[in-house]
Amino acid sequence: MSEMFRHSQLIIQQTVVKNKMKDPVLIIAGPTASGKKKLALECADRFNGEIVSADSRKVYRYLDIGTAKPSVADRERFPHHLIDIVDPDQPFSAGEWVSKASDTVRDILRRGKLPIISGGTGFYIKAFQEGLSEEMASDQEIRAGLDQELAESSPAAMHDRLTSIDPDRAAELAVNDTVRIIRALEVYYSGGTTFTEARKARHLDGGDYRYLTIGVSMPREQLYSRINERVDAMVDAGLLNELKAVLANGYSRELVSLDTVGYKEWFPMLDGESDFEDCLEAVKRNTRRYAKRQMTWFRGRKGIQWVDVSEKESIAAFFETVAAFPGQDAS
RNA sequence: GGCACCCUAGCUCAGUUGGUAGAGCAGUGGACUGAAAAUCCAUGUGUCCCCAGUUCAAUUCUGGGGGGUGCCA
Repeated sequence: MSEMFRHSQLIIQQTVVKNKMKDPVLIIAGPTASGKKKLALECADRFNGEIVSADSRKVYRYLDIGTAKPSVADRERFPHHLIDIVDPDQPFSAGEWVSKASDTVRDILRRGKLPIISGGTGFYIKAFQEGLSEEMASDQEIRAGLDQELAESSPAAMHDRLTSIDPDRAAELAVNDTVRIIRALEVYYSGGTTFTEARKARHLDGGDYRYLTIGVSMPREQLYSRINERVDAMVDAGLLNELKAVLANGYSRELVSLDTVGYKEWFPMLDGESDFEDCLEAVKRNTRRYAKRQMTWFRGRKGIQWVDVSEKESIAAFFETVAAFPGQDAS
């Protein structure tokens, strides 16, 4: 018993030493339009940082206005990473983001700067910090085949099939959650192990760092009116022309990159089945819903320190917290 | 001014042959292991415009008032 105690004491000591040596990574997360960008830029300025975008849509080239990418001026002033890294018709994944972000963060640290991961794709950030199973890489061909089978049968049929292959995973999934059902089948057909088994495998993550995770928030009503205003501003800035140009360059509406709030809502108008006002309203509504889902995600995550950007004191406290964070490194 | 119709959930409306009510949309909560701005799950109490009358009982019937829409002047 006492030996076990001594042993665990040793582990704690080792952990402390290890923690002291760990490099710091600042994470700024939060719903769309909450003002992450502004805080990230200010942190880059004050704490000698570089920004790593954690955003599943800003990775695509040509989708600039609708994804609210940072301005050219801001990007020239401070390095921004993982923006414009693939064409709209190239498949992209959380795993790819994690490995690129991992390299990027290591590189920023090597240059003696503070990595600032800023973005609204909670899944990417979680995958970076906690990892993804290595044996579950995606297989586009198998997935396409399964999509085809789904189209020819039904969600229930696919769910039944998963039940016979991997009953545990099937039990976790709603019959209509076809994206995840197909994903679980894809893992099985491409690697031979079930999703449940593969999930236990070794993990691919961003690296072993000391994190300061900041959640950006503001009162719901305020966020919603900011969203509405921002959508209007995007339209004024030429959102429709951007979409039309992307389509004119041959990128299909079916692409994941265009299955994006701010773009997909205009298709009915382009087909003459809906009018401008209705589509505009749909963009606003879907952006609000997206923000709500993001809030649900981040609310459920442990270890987030929240800043209410509608309160000056809260913002001041935020900068104090960040200022104290990299400083611990030297001790 | 006259006639007709309407007033029920944030919005559009259904309904109760009198026993205090329900859809769609919006909203809200939740889940999330390589499509994640995706995908999925759950969730409907509101002076039934106001006042009075009839009635054991009125959102429902009657009368009056208020508001709206249309037509005629």
